[in-house]
Amino acid sequence: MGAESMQVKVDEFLPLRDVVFNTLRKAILTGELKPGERLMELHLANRLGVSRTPIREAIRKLELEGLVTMLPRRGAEVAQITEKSLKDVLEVRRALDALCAELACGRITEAEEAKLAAACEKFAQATKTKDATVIAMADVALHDIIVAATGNQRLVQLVNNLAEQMYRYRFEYIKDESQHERLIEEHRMIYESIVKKDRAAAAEAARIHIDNQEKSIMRQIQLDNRQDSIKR
Amino acid sequence: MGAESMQVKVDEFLPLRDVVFNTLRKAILTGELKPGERLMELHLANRLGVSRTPIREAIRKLELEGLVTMLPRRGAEVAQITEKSLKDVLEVRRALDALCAELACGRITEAEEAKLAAACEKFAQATKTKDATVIAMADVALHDIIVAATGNQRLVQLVNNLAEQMYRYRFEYIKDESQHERLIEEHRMIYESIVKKDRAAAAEAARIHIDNQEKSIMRQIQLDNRQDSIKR
DNA sequence: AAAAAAATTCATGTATACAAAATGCAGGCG
DNA sequence: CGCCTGCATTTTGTATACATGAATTTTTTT
Repeated sequence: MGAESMQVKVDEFLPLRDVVFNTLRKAILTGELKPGERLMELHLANRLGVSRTPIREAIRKLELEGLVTMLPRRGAEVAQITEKSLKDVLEVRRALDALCAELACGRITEAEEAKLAAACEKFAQATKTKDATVIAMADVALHDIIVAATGNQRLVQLVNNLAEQMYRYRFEYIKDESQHERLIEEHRMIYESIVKKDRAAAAEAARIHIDNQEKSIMRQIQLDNRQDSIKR
Repeated sequence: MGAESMQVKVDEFLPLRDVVFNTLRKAILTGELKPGERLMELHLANRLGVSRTPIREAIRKLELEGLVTMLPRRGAEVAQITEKSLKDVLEVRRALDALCAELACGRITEAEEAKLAAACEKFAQATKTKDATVIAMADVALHDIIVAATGNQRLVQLVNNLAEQMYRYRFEYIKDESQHERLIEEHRMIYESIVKKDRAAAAEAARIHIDNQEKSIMRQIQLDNRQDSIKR
């Protein structure tokens, strides 16, 4: 597990359980805590400088979120991420992102449309920096505007959760510069469909966007697997 | 809160936290614990005959599921269910049920098709009993077959969760005998579309099914609201 | 009598203590 | 040599204790 990077910040007025939850969640999603790794309460408690209680409560939430699996009387371990489980997530996300685009057509405000246009432009600019972090943030910002425009809280929560499941791979494919032009074009397609209030086109554009993301991620996983076999 | 109905059964080998979680969850979904009601740890602990620890862990899961809301330093209370939040849930469910129907077209096995046909028939039989519990169970069984046929674990989990959010209202509209014929017909439409592998038709049939469910539930809520104003 | 201040009560947040189950290792036995 | 048994250790599951913040009630003062 990554060294001191995992530290609780007491800065916040959040209960410790929430701090721990966020810390562990991020560690899992970024791959700092690897699938199959055991989460031992006392160990984590010492590491984060808190007692077992907030650790346990954080694990309960991670459990419900599916990021850890509980083994009876053995505690928690980081959930395995298989190709199948990623495909499952993407399949659901495709449907929900399409729904977001459709709903946005009917509900987006003019102010939000302007923000969306700006976000598209900002994303295009970001690709020029070649900085994966900057690009990823611009991408998230853009999608957040569309999702928020649906005005559906539950949908916002679900889409964000599903999107986060792929943070680990997302980075890899955003670094691939050959994809940047395509991404810009796909964003433009979604934006224009929404402005035109063309629900079918918006939904289809969103689906294509996810399709391509899926292809990138699956390519990435194939590479990872090959790496693994070499190591063994 | 409903009297002794809420009792932990130690029969199981589940950790107490899971027993408590299931107990509270059911109590909330059936309306035994009403929106806005406070969940006080010591109180629940005494009531269920356990210590605060498993209660707290159960509440953490309910929190993530959105069934309770946390107030800082005041603890948990049962989440309010507004007309808006129900509409949000139904909007997502419509998309996911449609996705289930589509996916089922391509993935359902012959054995599952047979089970689905039987479930349709069983539902029609169940309506004749006029027993809401029997009908509800037959309905759940039928939908479970379709959802399971997608082979997508994540989708199964999400759809079940969304469906459960409406347990409270579901019962009311299943009791309405005038709707039974329509429900049987809608189930038949979905079944036949799946057998014919007509993805578009299956998706549309699933959407219509939810649309009608939404209408029933919204009617129910209007009635509830009117009841409330009379009471006041 | 009303308002402000102080004290008390109560519930949560966190830590620790205790019990029971599972794991791992050592030593004995077939 | 391998396997089984039993003890020690580790780790989870549960309970309880302590501390802090919030709310309420009581008291005091105007």
